[in-house]
Amino acid sequence: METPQPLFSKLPLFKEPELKEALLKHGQLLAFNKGDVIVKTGQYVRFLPIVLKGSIRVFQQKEDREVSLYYVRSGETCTMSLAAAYFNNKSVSHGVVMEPTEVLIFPANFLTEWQLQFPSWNQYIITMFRKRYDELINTFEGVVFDHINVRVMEYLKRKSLIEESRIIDISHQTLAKELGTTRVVISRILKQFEREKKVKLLRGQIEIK
Amino acid sequence: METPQPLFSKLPLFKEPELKEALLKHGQLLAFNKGDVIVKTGQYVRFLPIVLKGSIRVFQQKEDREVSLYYVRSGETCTMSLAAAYFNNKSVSHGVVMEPTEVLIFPANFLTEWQLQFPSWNQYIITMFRKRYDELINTFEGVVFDHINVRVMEYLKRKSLIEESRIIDISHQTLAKELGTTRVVISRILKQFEREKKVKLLRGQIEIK
DNA sequence: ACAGGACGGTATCAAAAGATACAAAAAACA
DNA sequence: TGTTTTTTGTATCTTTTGATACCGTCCTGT
Repeated sequence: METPQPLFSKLPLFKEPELKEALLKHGQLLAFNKGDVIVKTGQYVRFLPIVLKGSIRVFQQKEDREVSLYYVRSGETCTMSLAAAYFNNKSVSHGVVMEPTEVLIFPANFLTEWQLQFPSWNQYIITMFRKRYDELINTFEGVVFDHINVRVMEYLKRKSLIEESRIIDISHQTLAKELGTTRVVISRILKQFEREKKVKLLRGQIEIK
Repeated sequence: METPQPLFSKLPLFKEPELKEALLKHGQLLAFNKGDVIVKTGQYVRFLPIVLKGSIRVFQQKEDREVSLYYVRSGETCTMSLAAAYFNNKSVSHGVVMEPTEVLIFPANFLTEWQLQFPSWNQYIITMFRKRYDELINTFEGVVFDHINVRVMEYLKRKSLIEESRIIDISHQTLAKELGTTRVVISRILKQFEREKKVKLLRGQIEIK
């Protein structure tokens, strides 16, 4: 591994030199492209990924439907993989790369070892879990209590905030797969929003008004 | 605190004597009765509970609808409270006692301190998180992809397995609140199941055939 | 320029879920 | 015992969501 310093600039949580050493020694830097599959539902998780650049979409699938759980971004790891690896369980989700992405992977069996050795590793794992946990509960609430139109609007508004733009680049199909429904439903709802002057629809884009 | 030994027999994960000492010193043993509210949505979480006996139902509420997230049982703690306390956020769920329950509570500000001091405390927190996380993802999948009748049957079968009985003691109303729907919907589905000879309905009980 | 694919609009139909209302039976309680 | 509450059954109606199908437009690669 050639570039240790830039690597850890993305991982400020890791304090102990020994932990950095262990990561460099047992880890491997991999580059993925859009569409590459990191983990499939039903697979055992032998390696844990830490994303350095880019993002991984973690989602669930049933027949031809999908729903996003979360995105793993720079500095983050995939809690679903974590949970699966701890239990030595199979993955319950898919992980697919969304853009050119660099990942540091390391063997899952170091998990418990590092957990006992390095406080900052612990801190990192717990931070990841509580972040995802919070997100998940939030989404869960929406799915249980809200109608899809509400969830669509909330999705758009959140996305708009994050990207600091009133225009969101997303197709109806992709939006459907984010929220766990079908394209026709999304198109119908968006058209209704447009009639109500809440959005303006363009090809591949949605403008919030 | 008078009975330290029986207390820690419920918490085999806690290894360090100093951790046990700290728990005894800063913790407080409380007894609750059915219906007592441990935490409300919107409240800040200042104390974390570890259940010693009994159980706490953690659920979300919107208007007159509810959905269960999980039950905190002997030896366990409430991850939702944990996540809230870490972030210094308000609780996003309710926690209500379901039966006579004994709880060890301690100030939330010891969380990070103990996390740095005691490996077994870390182990405990992470174990709790990944357990709940797994459960939550599972339930989430059901809510997104499955129709309620499927979820009802799965609930009944799981409950039947856990309680090692073909007869499940639950009212339609309670079942509705477990799954996040309404009583009428549950009654309708159960009646259909009965017509299909899948269950037998009794007052307050459902027998799986 | 052309073919094929992605994208979006829309109509029709069916199923699922929810809202509301009323009634009967059983249980709890006083 | 009489009253109240809980539990369940059921009918009706509406809304939401999903499934399917068809078409036109735009984009992309060759």
